[in-house]
Amino acid sequence: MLKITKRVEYALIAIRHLQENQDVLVSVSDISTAYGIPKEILAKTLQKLASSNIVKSYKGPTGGYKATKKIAKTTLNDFFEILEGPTAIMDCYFQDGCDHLNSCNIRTPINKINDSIRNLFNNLTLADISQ
Amino acid sequence: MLKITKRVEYALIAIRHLQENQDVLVSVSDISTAYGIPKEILAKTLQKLASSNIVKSYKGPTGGYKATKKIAKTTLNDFFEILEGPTAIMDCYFQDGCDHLNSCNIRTPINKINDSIRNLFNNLTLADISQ
DNA sequence: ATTATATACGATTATATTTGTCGTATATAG
DNA sequence: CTATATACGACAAATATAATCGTATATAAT
Ligand code: FES
Ligand code: FES
Repeated sequence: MLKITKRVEYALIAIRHLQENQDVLVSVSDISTAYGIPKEILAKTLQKLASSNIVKSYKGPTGGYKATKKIAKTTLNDFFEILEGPTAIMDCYFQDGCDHLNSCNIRTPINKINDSIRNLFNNLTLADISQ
Repeated sequence: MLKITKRVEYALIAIRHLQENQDVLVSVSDISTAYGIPKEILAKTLQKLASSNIVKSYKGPTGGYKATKKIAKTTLNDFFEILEGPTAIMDCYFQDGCDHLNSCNIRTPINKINDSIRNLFNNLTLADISQ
């Protein structure tokens, strides 16, 4: 439990690779072959990051991706939520209803744990974890 | 991603129920029917907690479980690890080898994120999240 | 002693989630 | 015009989680 997904893992790899190669445009294939990541998944992952301006995309031959200045300022929470949606250890944290309709006795603990995690991730940037 | 399991959820419910009924022995069936939790799963979950002395078990008819004083002092990290094993957002945090044999460029970030989470969970007790 | 009821524990099945693949459309450099 | 790149949705495979089943053991009550 409490695992990150491959998508997040691949996104981290890609971002770090782009940061280390800021002078050139890097294609999905480049990263895919360099790290042994399935091309299509990596493509879709980078598309999500591009739509949030974490990276910039360029179409056509000689096209590819570039790192943006926004990366360093992005919090872990934003990064995770762009890729995987709301950060929540249980769905009830964001949903209206509770999973134990009649007699839920864990709302408080669940919320406290979740608040702690979100607070942690909101105060850590991608720059922080790269050093 | 970053979800807790039902086992942990059930364990939290059970622990809080036991704490609110410290004067009596509570059986698995009692908790199971009160919160709509599958009996066998709850049973095995409580067995794990019992073997770590988080709760105390009593066999035979009129038997059941009781909360122990250890609960309040138990950290979230210990609680999670009793039920689900090592807290790690990626398996490579504890394993010897790395998932990207040749060219891993995310060891540092993965470790930093994981250290942060473990630090958070090591400094939060079950008592902290219950208030 | 016998019975009923509780915990203890391993093996198996069902379900849900995650991961990966496939097919098609669009943009653009050469 | 063509080759190569991103963009995007639908589907299939693989994996992890959740739940069930079967059996053993302890013990209170009769
Ligand atoms: S189960 Fe989340 S609030 Fe009740
Ligand atoms: S993938 Fe975890 S250290 Fe390389």
